[in-house]
Amino acid sequence: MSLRHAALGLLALRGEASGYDLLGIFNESLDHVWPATQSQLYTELGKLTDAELVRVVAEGGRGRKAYAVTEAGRKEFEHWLLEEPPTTNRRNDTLLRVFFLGLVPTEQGREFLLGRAAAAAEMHDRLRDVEGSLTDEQGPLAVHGRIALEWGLRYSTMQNEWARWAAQQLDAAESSDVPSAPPAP
Amino acid sequence: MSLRHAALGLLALRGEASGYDLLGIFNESLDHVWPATQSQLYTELGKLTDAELVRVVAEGGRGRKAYAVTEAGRKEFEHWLLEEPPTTNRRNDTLLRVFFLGLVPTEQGREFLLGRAAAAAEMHDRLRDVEGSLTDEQGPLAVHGRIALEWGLRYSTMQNEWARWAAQQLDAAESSDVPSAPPAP
DNA sequence: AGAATCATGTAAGTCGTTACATGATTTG
DNA sequence: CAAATCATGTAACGACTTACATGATTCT
Repeated sequence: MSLRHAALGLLALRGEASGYDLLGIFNESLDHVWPATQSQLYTELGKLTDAELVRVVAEGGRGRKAYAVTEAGRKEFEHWLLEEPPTTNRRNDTLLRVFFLGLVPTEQGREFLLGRAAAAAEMHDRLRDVEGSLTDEQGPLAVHGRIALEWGLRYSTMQNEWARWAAQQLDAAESSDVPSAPPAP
Repeated sequence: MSLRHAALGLLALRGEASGYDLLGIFNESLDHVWPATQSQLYTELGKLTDAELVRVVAEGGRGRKAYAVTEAGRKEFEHWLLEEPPTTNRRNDTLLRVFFLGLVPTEQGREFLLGRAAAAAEMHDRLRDVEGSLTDEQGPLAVHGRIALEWGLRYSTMQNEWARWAAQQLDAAESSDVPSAPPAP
């Protein structure tokens, strides 16, 4: 139920904004952290209005509606932010595949893991570029954006190192299973 | 759509199994990687049967049905395992909160981050315990289980270090923002 | 005038969760 | 015989995605 809280948070940051405005922020700043589709966002703003956590504060041309958080909305947001423990994401597509890697020849398992290492390295490079274009930014969002970015950098480094280590483990397990050529003395 | 592939993979490992059997494996071995509910699993087995990726190979007492993968199922599974790139999990509840941490006093932001560091440390300890009970295991599943476990260990270490680093960043940003007490000469 | 952008909404479908419902067999 | 375990299925609901549908305003 976090799209709801992301929307509340963005409205709290901005003071007021339309669904269209929020969608822009989601696509531009929150895409790596909590993506949202247009459909989902408009639906959620309707629900938030019904629940009186946000309120329409202005209507403009082209049917535009500007929303702002209510007192109840602010309270709900802060409760979520500080009181509710973040749920750890349990599903991991890569680890699920690792679990089944014994079903294919070692060489293919190695390729899979080295492919993951390469993908992590690529992700790291992309984030380094973002970092470069961020250094001259100022303000409080720069601090928190930088912290999130650092997470990505550390995560991709970890994933890269882990995947290369894991490929070695596969090789080690194979050579102990099938000692076709004994180690030189 | 990975529950489908997890089920195919488990059937490929086991040769044959009932929904009940698979559910046991999900709860016991796959819970940290790809949890599944009873409801979901039985529904999926029905769909897999319709799609002719699995087949009922035996019926036993208490309405038990034993499934096995078909040729098409095996093909679909291997395609998923080696050809389809794993989807990176984009939603991150913790990072979403970090994005909004400027909306509360620095002290509360610090507490949040140090709480995350503590949670990561606790996760690390739990995984170390699992590791201890795993060292005497043998076989190919031990290798791949160990690789997945290592991911968890590295992940929780990374998360812990990152959260403590981030808390320091908050402090640093605050002292440069509001220099109420200048540093001693 | 036509294209781009601003702006909102709904419908159909998948995946996942919680809860409901039922019954057979084994074990203490 | 009562409780635990084995075993399957369905219903309702929430979150998310893709696609459909529409129209106003601004820019070139």
